Amino acid sequence: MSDKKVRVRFAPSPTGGLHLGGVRTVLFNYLFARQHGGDFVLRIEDTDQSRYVPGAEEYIMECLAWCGLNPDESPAVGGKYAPYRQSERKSIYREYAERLVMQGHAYYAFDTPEELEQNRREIPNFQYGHAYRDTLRNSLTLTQTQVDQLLADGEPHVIRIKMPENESVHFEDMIRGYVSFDTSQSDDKVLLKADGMPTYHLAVVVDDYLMQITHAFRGEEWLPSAPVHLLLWEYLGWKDAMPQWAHLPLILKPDGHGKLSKRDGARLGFPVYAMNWLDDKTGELTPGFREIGFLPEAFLNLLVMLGWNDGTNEEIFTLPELVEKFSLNRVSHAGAKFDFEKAKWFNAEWIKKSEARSLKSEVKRILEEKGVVVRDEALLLTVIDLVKERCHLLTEFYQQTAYFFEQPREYDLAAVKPKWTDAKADFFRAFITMLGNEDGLPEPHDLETRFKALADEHAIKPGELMLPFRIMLVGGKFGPHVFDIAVLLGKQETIARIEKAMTIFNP
RNA sequence: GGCCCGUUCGUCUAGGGGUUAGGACGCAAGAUUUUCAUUCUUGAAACAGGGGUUCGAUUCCCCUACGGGCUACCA
Repeated sequence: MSDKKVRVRFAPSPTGGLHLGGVRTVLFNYLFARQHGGDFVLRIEDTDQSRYVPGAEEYIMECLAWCGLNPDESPAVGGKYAPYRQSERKSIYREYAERLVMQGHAYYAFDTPEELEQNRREIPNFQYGHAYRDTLRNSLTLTQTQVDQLLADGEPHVIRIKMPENESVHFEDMIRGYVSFDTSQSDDKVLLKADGMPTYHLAVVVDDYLMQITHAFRGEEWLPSAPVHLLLWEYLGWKDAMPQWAHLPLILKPDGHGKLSKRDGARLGFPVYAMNWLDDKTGELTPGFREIGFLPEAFLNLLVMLGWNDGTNEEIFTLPELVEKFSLNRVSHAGAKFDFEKAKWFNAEWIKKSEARSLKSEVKRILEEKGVVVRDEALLLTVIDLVKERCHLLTEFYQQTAYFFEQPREYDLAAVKPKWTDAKADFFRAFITMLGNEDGLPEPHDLETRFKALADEHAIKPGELMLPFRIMLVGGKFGPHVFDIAVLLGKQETIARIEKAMTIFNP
C-alpha cells in the first residue's frame, strides 16, 4: 500500500436489526482504522427500495453509539464525501455503468424478469453469462439501431457486466492470502437495475473509489463475488486505487449448521441483535443484547474473540487494548459457532470488573422499570458492590437488589412453611425484642454471633433459622449473606419485615 | 450440480516437523459459603480419513470425506 491515509467503511443495508456479524464487522473496521490513525466511514446501502425499513438506519446508529463505535463520517454526521446514503447518490452510478457499456465491458439487457424466470425454470443451471447471453435480448444480440430505439422508447432495461470467458482473476486477501477464480464461473451480474439504482456490485466499487476507501472488510459470503468487483476496479481504470480486501469468517449457528440468523435467536432463546428490534409490520420484537442485560464492553469483547485472539491466554480486553493488540493475521479462517453460555461468562466477568458507579445508572433504570423506587443512591452503590459478582446479566440486578429498596413482594413459602414451628416463631419474637433493645444494629459478624447465641438459648440449630430469616428479609432463596442484608436494611426495617413475615408464616 | 472457503476437546481456540497437544466456556467431582452465586482444587474431553515427503507428521503436499458460503433487477 502507498502512504495513503487508511480509510475503512461499514455499509449496512437498513432492512432490519443489526446482528452479531454486523457488529463484529464494524468492530474490526473500527479497530483497524484506529490503530492506523485512519477514518471509519459509515455508508448506508439502501438501493433496494422494496426492502428498505424506516427507522432501521437510526437503529444502526444507536447500536454503534451504544457500543462506542461511532463513525467519523456518516449520513448523520456528514463528511467530505457526502452523501453517504446510496439512494441519494443514485445519479452518480449511471455514468459509470454507461462508461462500461461504451468500453464493451457491459451491455444493456432488455429481458423481463418473467422471461428470465422462465429460462431458469426450463434450462437446467441457467446463468445469464457467456453460455446464454447471445441468445437473449440485449445490446449484444440486437443491432445498434434497435438498441437506440428501445432506449429512446424508455424500454425497461438493466446494465450487466460482460464477464470474460476463461480468465483467471486473483488477489491477496488480508486474512486468507492468495485467492483465485475463473471468470467463466460467474454470471453477468446486473450492475444497474431497471429503476436506475445500482446493485451492490456497482455501488460498492464506485463508492469505495469515490470515498477513497483503502481497506475493505466484509463477511466471507462476499468472497464468490469478489472477481466481479475486481474486474470492475480494473475496467473502470482504478486498479491502483483498489482497497485491500479482508473477508471475515462467518458466525455460525450454535447447533446445526449455517449462518446465524434472526430465527436462531428465537429458536434457541438468546439474542442475535445488538439491541431490541421491533418490526412495525409484523409487530414482532427481536430481543437485543443491550436489553437482555449485556454491557457494551462485554458484547464487543465476546464478538472479537469469535475468530480472533492475541496469541496469549488472555480473553478479557478493553477497547483501547483491542486497538493496540488487534491484528488481522491472527484472525482465524474458519467460521465460529456462537456460544451463548460463553457470551454470558464474558458479561459476568465485565460486571465483576466494573465499578459500582459505572453500573449505577443502568441498574437504577432496571429497578425503576420494575416499579422499584430508589431514593438512596449511596445505598444503591453499596448494594451493587455487594451483589455484582453474582450477576451474569444486568437484568439480574433486579432480583438481587430490589429488596433493599422495598419489602418483598412475594415470599417463597414452600421453603419455610413445611418446617415452620411455634418454637421458631418464639425465637423470632425474642429476636425482635433483642433488636428492639439495641440503639442500632451491630456489625454483621456480631449480629450473627448474637443470633446464634439466641438460637442456642432456644435450643434450635442456627441453620434451621437462617433460611426463614432470609425469606423474611428478601422473600426468597437468593442474595448475599443475610446478616449483611439485615445491617444494610437497618434495625427498624429488619424488625418490620420480621413482623410482617410472621403474620404470613403463622396460620 | 458448479465454483470458492474451511476442518485441533461438545464450543471458542493456542501450537506448528520430535510437546505429557496448552488455555477458556460448559460439564463432573471435591473444598468454602447453613440461600443462590462467587472463589479454589481436581477430573473427563481434540489433531476428520487415506496416501505421500521425512529418520520422524497433528504440523508440509495431494486425494477423499465432511462442513460452510455463493450461484437474484438482495445485500
